[in-house]
Amino acid sequence: MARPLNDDKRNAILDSAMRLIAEKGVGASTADIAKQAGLPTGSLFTYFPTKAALYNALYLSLKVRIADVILADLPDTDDIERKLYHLWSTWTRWGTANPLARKALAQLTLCDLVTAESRDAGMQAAPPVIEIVSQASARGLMGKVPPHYVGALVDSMAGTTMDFMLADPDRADDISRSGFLALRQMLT
Amino acid sequence: MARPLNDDKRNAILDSAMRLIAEKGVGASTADIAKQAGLPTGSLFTYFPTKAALYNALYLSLKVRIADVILADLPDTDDIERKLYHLWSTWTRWGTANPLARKALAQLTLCDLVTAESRDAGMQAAPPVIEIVSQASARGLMGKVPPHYVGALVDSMAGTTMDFMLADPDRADDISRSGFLALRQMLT
Amino acid sequence: MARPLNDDKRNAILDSAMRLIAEKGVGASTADIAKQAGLPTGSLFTYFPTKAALYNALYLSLKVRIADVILADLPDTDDIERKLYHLWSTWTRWGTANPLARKALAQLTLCDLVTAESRDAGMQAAPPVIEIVSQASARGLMGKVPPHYVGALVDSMAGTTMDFMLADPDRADDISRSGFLALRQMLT
Amino acid sequence: MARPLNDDKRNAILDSAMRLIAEKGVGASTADIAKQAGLPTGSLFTYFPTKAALYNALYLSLKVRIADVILADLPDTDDIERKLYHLWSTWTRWGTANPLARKALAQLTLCDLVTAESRDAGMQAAPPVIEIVSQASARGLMGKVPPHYVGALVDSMAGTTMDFMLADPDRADDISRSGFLALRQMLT
DNA sequence: TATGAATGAGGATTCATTCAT
DNA sequence: AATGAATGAATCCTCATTCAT
Repeated sequence: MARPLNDDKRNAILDSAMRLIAEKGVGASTADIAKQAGLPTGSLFTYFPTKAALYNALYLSLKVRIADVILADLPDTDDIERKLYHLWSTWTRWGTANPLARKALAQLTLCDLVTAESRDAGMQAAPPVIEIVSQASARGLMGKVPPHYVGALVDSMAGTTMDFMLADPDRADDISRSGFLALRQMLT
Repeated sequence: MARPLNDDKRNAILDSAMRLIAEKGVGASTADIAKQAGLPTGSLFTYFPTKAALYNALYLSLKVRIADVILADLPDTDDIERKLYHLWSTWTRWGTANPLARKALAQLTLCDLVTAESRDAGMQAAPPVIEIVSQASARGLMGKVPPHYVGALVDSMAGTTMDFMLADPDRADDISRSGFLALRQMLT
Repeated sequence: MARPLNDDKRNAILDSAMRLIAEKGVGASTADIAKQAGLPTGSLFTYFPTKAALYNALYLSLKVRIADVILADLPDTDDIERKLYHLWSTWTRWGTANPLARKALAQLTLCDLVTAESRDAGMQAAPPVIEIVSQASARGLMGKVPPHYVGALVDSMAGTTMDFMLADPDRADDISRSGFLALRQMLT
Repeated sequence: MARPLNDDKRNAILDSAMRLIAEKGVGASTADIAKQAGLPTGSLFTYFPTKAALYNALYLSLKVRIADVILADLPDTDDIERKLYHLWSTWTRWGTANPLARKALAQLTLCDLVTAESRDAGMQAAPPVIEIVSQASARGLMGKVPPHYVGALVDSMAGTTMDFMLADPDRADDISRSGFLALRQMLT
């Protein structure tokens, strides 16, 4: 019986890819990714058949990871604004704590090796988030706007906010709070 | 007394780079860029000393072009909301009319060949836009938030809106209008 | 467990480089060097990370090879003149038997890709030779002159002698003998 | 009537070529040579039809310059040793005063763009020098050795000596004197 | 004559992927 | 499965020389 693929190695590759893509963009070489993962060049291809497969897997794993973080510890309440606040603050805090993940995801989002299927699959992780946003905007003007578009607006606002937080860590909290104000105004 | 540098060729290179970057990302090859511009490989380098120089020049030219479009025909009025609306509608219409420019700029924004200097210089073109946004938000909650951050939020919202408009051209106008609602709510 | 680096290939590259440098100078192209070694372009770089690394390795290997040849079969005697003669005749004979090595070394010596470290390391091979020269000159006027300088003089005389031997193979032996006379006079 | 070629410009090109060849080797580019001479790229080719022509001209001019320096102020005397000493000290002093010329000449001597004709022509400048060397060696063991070979030996010894003088300027005079001792011993 | 843009083959080096070990 | 050498097309950039201005 063949030995099963080793999850640690697979994860090491994903992690290394994330780092290098964040640093150097999608042009990072498979050899470098493998080396930084502490593995030989060839091993990368026993875990991912092609570079594109690796990039797609990483894209998805980052998307899922973000959604998981946001939804964990979501307060079980009817107070939708509290939920929205939790979502926003967890999200933006996560972004500043994981700048490499954020940068890598930004690169992958623009990379044409990442297929439409992966992008769709990435969306699968988002519904609970979109749901919260929808609820928050239900009574406002945004209530009549397609939820995906509103979700995308929120996503891009979060991205911008995290970039500003990273650029000025001392005021990160202020910036996040300002972003929340903007978000609430927009949705209400 | 020798042949002068030819602006048409220079522009052809910039245009070709824009197209190929939009299509294939920043990994587009200088040889392809030159060929698509109808020039021999070497000529690219008589107009731009390095690929990085070309990318920086393109980044700047796109930034300036956008600002110019937005500010052209700006209504001369005290009605700040009218100004804001003009800004938004011109901007998003430009984006859908020039999808290659938009995509290329998105790629360049994430490309580390584009220097901090270029990004700063790109900001130089933005102030009038930021000024309008600031005026529009002066009386609202966003009035106390750093204008650059608010400007960046608006920028990212415009980007997202243009992407949605492009993805669904039949409803482009609706989407743009929804975006404006969101923008106005956020700023007011 | 993978294929080990192949010494034959490495040597083929060094040998090919030697030939081409001797023929065309240090401007010889890595592609040509690889091709003449019977290898694909890329393989050169699996054996030497850069052209400079190849040149440095070749420089050293030639330096060591010369010293080895000179010192092999050195008569084990107290007769210093016999030793000196052995040194000179082996050296000059080697030069005429290996004109490509000689020419390549001459080119590499002037090539700035060859680092000071390599030149120093090349010196490491020389001491036994210098030692013999020093002993031979101990009682003469050259006894008070820095051994490295005397060694360099001898080196350049050997080079010139080999060039003349190669240019006029019929009188090669005569020329070598004349050179030895000059050498002995100089040192004594 | 066409304007005559301008000697200043021609010399500026030769001078610039000397400098760049000394620094970077014979791979120096014609564009760089022209630029450093303060001239446009194309001008180099109005003064020299090809890069090879420039290199040959430079080679010859350096050869002639050295011979001129050596022979200038040659003491008019029958004392052959005094003449030899003058030759040696002028030569080696010139070398340390003109390191770029020396280095460039060393590079050109090994460069295959420099034709056999140029090398022969370079020899034309040497006879008076060889003559002095011949006279100095007439009564010694070197008297029976072909003068060109002896001349070449002396040339290479001078080269080595100048290199050591340049490497250790504080002891330049000592080194030159030691070289003269070696030379005299060898020839006598 | 003076100028410097134009040219495209050639240069060193990288890379995704394969496959011998 | 693990390893890392093997491959050769592709990458960015340079260059001697020409020629339009």
